[in-house]
Amino acid sequence: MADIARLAGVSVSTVSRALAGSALVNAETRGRIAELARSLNYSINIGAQNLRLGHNNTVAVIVPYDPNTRQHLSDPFFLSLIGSLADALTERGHDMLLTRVDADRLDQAAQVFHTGRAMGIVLVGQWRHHDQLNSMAVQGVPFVVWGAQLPQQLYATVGGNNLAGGRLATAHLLAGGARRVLFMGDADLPEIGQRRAGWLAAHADAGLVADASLSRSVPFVTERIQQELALLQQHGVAFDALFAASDLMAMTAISALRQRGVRVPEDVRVVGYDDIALAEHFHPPLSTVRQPIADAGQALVQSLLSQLAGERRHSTQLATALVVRDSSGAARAA
Amino acid sequence: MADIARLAGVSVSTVSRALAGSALVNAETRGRIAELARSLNYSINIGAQNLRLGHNNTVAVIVPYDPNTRQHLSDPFFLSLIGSLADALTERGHDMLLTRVDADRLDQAAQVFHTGRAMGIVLVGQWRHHDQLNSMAVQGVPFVVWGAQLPQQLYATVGGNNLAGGRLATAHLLAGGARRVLFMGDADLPEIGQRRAGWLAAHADAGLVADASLSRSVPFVTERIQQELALLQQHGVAFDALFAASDLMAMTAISALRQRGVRVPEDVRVVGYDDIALAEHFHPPLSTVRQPIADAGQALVQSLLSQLAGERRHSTQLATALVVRDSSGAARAA
DNA sequence: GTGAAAGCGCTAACAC
DNA sequence: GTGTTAGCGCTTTCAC
Repeated sequence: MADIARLAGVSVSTVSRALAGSALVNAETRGRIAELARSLNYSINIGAQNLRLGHNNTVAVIVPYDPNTRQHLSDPFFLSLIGSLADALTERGHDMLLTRVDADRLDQAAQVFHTGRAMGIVLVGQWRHHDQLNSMAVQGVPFVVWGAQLPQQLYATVGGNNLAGGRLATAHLLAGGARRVLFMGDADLPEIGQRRAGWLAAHADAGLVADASLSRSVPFVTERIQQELALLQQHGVAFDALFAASDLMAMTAISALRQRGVRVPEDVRVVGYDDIALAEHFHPPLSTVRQPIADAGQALVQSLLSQLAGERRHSTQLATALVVRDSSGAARAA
Repeated sequence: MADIARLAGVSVSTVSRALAGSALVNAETRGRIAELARSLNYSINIGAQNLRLGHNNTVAVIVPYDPNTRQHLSDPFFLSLIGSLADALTERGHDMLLTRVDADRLDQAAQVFHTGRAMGIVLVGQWRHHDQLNSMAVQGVPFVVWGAQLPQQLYATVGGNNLAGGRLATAHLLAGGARRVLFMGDADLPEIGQRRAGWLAAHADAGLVADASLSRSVPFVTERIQQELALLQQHGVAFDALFAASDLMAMTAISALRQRGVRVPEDVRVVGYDDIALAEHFHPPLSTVRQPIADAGQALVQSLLSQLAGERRHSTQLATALVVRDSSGAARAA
């Protein structure tokens, strides 16, 4: 900026004002300065500007990783959510900083705020550390989490209505005639736990009692899913339907079932969760509970910004809808 | 930092040194300062630090969007690549800034560098603007692009060997007995163009001539793919195999074919490209050309860092491998 | 071993 | 309309 000032024969303040488009500076001078800046390929140094202005328009999106499996970022649902956040943030002119953090040390996410790198945080998934999140909220860190609403929650969440989603999926399977609906998913995670609660509730709604041995806690790992299915068969646990906690899990399970000669939906009806893009093109096309991903990014950003604007923290549940395709046995006219 | 200095009864310089772990400062003082910082939940302001130090360890990952389709970030391959980059950057202690840019104005990507927000750039896909990229390189912007190697290229690329990949896929289909292999993909994009060149080359290798009317330029949009297939059938263009430029396209096409009563692989053998996670669990399991995604993130970061370390720009081609599954008609023993 | 002072690149009173 | 000056939060000579 000093260079430009020298070349333009004015002071740096004038350059600063000109580049900011201030009406105070002579239009002619402004034009000359703009021209000069362009030819020098100069842009204002945002770091210095932020320092001076005392703010920042970067939002950190933090994706926890499971320290046990050390899995890479690969679930299509979360990846899509990141895409959706990128779009929503870009739209509003915010920068997005993508960071990973150990899922057992969610509170480390606060660093990115304390160091002034980001004005606020979107945390993808609350994992098992409700307490750490609450203490971040007490510290005054501005953040929203994608996840479930929990009792005693001091922070804002945005998420689908998992209870309703689980209920919808299970009710659909029961209505189709299934009587032994397997639930598969890591119920320690709050979102999945609520889907499981929906599974229970749907049974109760129908005047049935869910067989607890049909609820299987399985992490999102291909091998574990195949293993689990093998185990069930080996122990002679029969089931005529499967409600999987994610589409990825449903697809992996269907593929594993097929390898064991089990037909979907003839032998086992399947419903997944998320409605990822490929669900529709899977074979059989996957019945699933849709999570509104595009809205999710918008809602998360909206929630964070309103919090930053001083409004009270406010959690949102997005509507979920059952999408019936062939995997749950709905015979469709050709 | 000034607060801490006051509370600790020392000067800011001492606090700065203590927090940096300098051996110059008394161990006892250092401990006291560290303790104080922790209790105040204080962390160094990275923006100010960067300003003073004159550097920055943020890498911008820029994903162009097609201004025509205005599609959101959703292709599983690119999403995975972003995940892979996030992992590779986190591993090396770099921050990742995720940004989007109009694919017709790739040169705008340079802004993030000129404004000092990022030390370097990873551009995902080179699209149609080789020229803009070259001029960025001339300007001295440090960046790598995920894409194809092109003649007269002044910048670094990392990408799969698309020619070899296309050749492999097509040769496999021809070897299986196919004689009319449809190529589907937007050949204007350099990577896809090279896959198409591989399609041609494989025909030549086999002493055949590819029918030019079997090369269809189709963008990555579900409706367009279905449309194209409808059009082909309407015009009575027959084909006994399909080489799709991406798995997403292959899956969408298979689903569309199935709706028209065409069986895969019995009537049409299909090979995709990318080997996304779901390819294996698709039905029929998708034969495809594997792009080494995890390596891709590493290689991109590696290339950028070596460039920043002053080494000469260096492009890399990652090996691609054919993965034969059922969609190309390989009968597999049970 | 510690402090005082200058300066990274910018903006915003406050003069004129 | 434009320049002078101070200061955002930090690091680092240079003194002592």
